[in-house]
Amino acid sequence: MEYNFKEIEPRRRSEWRKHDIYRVSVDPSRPKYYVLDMFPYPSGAGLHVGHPLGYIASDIYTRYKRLCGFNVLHPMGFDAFGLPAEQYAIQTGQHPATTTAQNVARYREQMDKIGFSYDWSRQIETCDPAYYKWTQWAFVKMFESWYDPEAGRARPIAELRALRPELTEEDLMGYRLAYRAETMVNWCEALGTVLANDEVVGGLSERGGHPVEQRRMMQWLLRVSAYAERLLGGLDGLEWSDSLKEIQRGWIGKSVGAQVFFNVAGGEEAACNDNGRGEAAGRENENGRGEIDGGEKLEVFTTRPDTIYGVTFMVIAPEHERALKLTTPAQKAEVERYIAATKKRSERERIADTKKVTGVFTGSYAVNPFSGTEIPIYISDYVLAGYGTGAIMAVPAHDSRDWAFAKHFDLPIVPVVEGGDVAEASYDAKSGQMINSDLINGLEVKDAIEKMFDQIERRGLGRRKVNYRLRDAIFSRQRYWGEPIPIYYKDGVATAVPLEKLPLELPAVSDFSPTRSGEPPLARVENWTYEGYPLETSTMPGFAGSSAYYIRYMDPANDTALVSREADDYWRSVDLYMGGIEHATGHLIYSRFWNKFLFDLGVVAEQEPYKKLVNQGMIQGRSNFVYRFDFSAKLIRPIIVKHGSEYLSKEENPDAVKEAEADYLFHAIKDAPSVFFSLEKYAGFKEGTITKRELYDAVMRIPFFADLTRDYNTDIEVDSITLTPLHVDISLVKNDVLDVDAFRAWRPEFAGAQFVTEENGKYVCGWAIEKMSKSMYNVVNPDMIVENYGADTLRMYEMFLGPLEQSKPWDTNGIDGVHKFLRRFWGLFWSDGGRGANGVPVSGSVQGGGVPVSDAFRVSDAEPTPEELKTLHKTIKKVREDIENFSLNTSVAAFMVCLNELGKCDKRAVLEPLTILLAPFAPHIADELWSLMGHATTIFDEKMPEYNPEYLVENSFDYPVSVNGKLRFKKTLPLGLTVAEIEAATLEDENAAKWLEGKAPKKMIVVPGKIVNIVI
RNA sequence: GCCCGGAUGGCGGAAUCGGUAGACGCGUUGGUCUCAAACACCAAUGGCCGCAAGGCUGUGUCGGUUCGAUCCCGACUCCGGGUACCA
Repeated sequence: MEYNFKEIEPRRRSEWRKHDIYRVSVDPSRPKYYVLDMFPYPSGAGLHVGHPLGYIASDIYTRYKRLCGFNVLHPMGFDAFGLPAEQYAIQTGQHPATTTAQNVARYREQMDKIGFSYDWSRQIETCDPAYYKWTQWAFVKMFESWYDPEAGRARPIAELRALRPELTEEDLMGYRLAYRAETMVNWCEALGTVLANDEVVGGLSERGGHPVEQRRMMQWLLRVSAYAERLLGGLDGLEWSDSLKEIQRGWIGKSVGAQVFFNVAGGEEAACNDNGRGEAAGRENENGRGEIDGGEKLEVFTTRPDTIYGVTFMVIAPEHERALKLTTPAQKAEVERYIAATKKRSERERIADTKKVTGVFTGSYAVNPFSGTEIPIYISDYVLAGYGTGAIMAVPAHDSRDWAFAKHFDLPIVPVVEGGDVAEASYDAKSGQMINSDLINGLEVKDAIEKMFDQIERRGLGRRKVNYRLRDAIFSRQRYWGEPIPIYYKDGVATAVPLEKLPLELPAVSDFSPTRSGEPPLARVENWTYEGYPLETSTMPGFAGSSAYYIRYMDPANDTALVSREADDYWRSVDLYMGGIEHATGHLIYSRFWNKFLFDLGVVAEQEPYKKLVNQGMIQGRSNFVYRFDFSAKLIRPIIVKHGSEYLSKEENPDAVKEAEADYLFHAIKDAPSVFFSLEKYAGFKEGTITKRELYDAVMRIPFFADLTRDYNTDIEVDSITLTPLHVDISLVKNDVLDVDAFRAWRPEFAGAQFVTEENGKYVCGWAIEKMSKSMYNVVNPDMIVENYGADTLRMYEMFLGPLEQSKPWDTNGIDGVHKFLRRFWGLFWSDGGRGANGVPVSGSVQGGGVPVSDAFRVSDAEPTPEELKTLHKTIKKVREDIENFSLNTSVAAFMVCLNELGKCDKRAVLEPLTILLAPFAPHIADELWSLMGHATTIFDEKMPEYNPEYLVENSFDYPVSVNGKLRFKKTLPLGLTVAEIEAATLEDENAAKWLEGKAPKKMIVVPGKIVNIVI
């Protein structure tokens, strides 16, 4: 009987459904285990082969844990609010709810086909009002809480009100964990919304790659920074990869230093009295006039107080609130010009030329509190307003950025730590002896830092302070398709919608674009009010719905609480969280924050939501593209660069390119065959060879092209010629060559297009290995694999591809090997070896789960041989260890080895445990065979076999014998010999005599059970 | 720039308390079956020399420690990820 997966798999799945075998409930009599997958955003492209990688691994682990006796919670849901659905809605007018529901249905169907063991009765969708009620509830709770640093936890705002009755509503906003403030935000014009820091990558929006600029706007924020220390400390106890923890530590960015106040001094020439801007005038300070809240002092943050004697100037950020106040009339015009110019520069431009030094002198001076020297105050955008105090004490001798600034403005550079030559470069290292530093001369840097901390505090110049890079999360999005923020404005005062009125449902609209005045779509909704007062019109960001979803799975239908005490006490937190590393600085920070807040409220029992976390790698796709352009201008010359790092010009004139002037080439992708273009005006080059690396370097030197190498999939303009990259569906490309006719049928709008990269009359596609996405037309759909090979093969093949954590391109080479394994395994159970085609008739006899069985099915009750038992138990040991370590590729290999060693074996005592062992990986075939073996209940109610070490005992060992470290021969000896016996036996061997050539060995190393080494 | 990780056959990858490098699979070659092809099965397969026995060489490069190094140490090259004026 053949292995007919097309019949077996649907049958098994319908059995599972019928008996509802994946439903779980609280059961204190059994140990619990919680396995969670990061839930997907249901995109229109459907599931691709990359999605299931993590799902399969976690499913294997879930089934394994279940077979080991755990009550395993393994739920799934959908992160259903989001930008793509809304963008699609703007284009088509289709309501996001409609498309989202369609996509969810499609995802469900695809997931079911792979045979996951989710308890679908717990499915959640973030856009469901019954779900987002609790997202809104948590937000209101945050709004009504403040962080008490003394207690180290969140407390109700009412307590603060009682504690400090003098605080106004406005003051309280400065304490609330969810608060509204005017801040600099990442504004994305193309998307019409603000974005959180983790949604901006290199100055472009993560979604869509649109430019992002800095803007000052009134926004809702979450005071994540209040939890910085706890978020940092909590990492220590987690079973996460070190790299992931490092990323989070870096993102939190703790630095220990001191805040120091510098007096602002007026020189004689600081004629600030003239215009009344007295703050900058030191004279006033001396006279004791006009003291407003330390206004004459400039506060800085430093981690290097030891270098304070080396401070030769100060720099404040252009956005610093006192930038203009510190400016003397003489400098006013210049300063204003500089500030205006900085404002105009986008984040991206600032990143692009960080090397360029810019700045302007304010005209005023500060006084070094230790040396008493007067030092100039500058404004420059290398100082960030958002970090520390927005002002620094500059130590050019020991900070490379200050050094560059000092060089540019010809400011003095005074070394205070022995080490480098400060004329050449700054000496940034934190070691060496202090010099030119009065109090601390001769001390080591470390001691000097400590002493200065003390001195600063003793003299009242400032105090120790810890700073974090982690910023508060901007929580408003000027979009429609998200959770409404449950806030209304009662006479202008932000007030929370009462908890019992939640959910505040998202109203239905028909127009999803921003209003003409740039307001979010909800501003267009009539009666978007609460008790007559206007409601907030922005909605929550994507991370809101995913922050506490794992809690909701524990008790998804609860209408009176986020989670019941009972459910939370039992399920507690996620034992295994599986997902991509791309969430390291977004979701995984916010979710931990959210959870800690709920912990402070007493809603959840655990401080950390995800105990163990495994990052599965990304399965990438290969995307193909051609460039469409107009030849008529004759400005562009296509050049194909071959794998072997030579290049060839494909035009008539092969001398067209010169090695040294490969500058104006565009490197489309890193891996060959790459596509380059050269301008006619750079023709006259001589033919030659150039390495890809050299070409790449050359291209990178030109900023214009450097950008393109990142975003090759945007239009390229070269001397007013526009090249448009067209991504090509994978099915239209064979061996890098585009099937033009098929392409034209597929994209009729480009029927007449000309393409670059023509070779022998064929259009050669460039390609890149990247994330699978609909827009790249490189999505490989798992349905096809399931159709052709079955779900079990897909599952095992994805695991077999390589280490789980590693990213790898999708490649179906090798899938046959895995499929063959399953067929052979199936064959063990049939008298015809599973061939079927050879004509074994199928009779009508029925066994087990009502499956028609061929007479050829047979499992014998004979006693297994010691070899068979050894193979079985070796495999049990290996597979169990591998699953625990998530080394699933090697466990698949172990199954193959097992089968190779067993050869033909039809003994129940071997096949039954082996089938259970395989069940987590290939649930359909395993459960089918289980049923065929006469069991009425599912294999997943069985116990995982345990290995018996007795079967693995060896009594002899094939010793590798090396001479001077080189393996020369092997000698089989019984185990249990003493070292002396092994030595003697080895030396007796004729091979030993040959290598010794009559000499006595100098030394012998014997490691019993491992190796023998003879040293001559 | 800084921080972290990595580099093993034609390919994906095994093996790291320092002890037989290349498990398993793919691919390739040869064979069996077949009228033929496909499937399936059997065998070989790091490179070099050799009819063979066998030898030499081999885990990015150079050096070190060791009886013995893919593994430890030092220097370097390349690749990947994180972060980027964070004071």
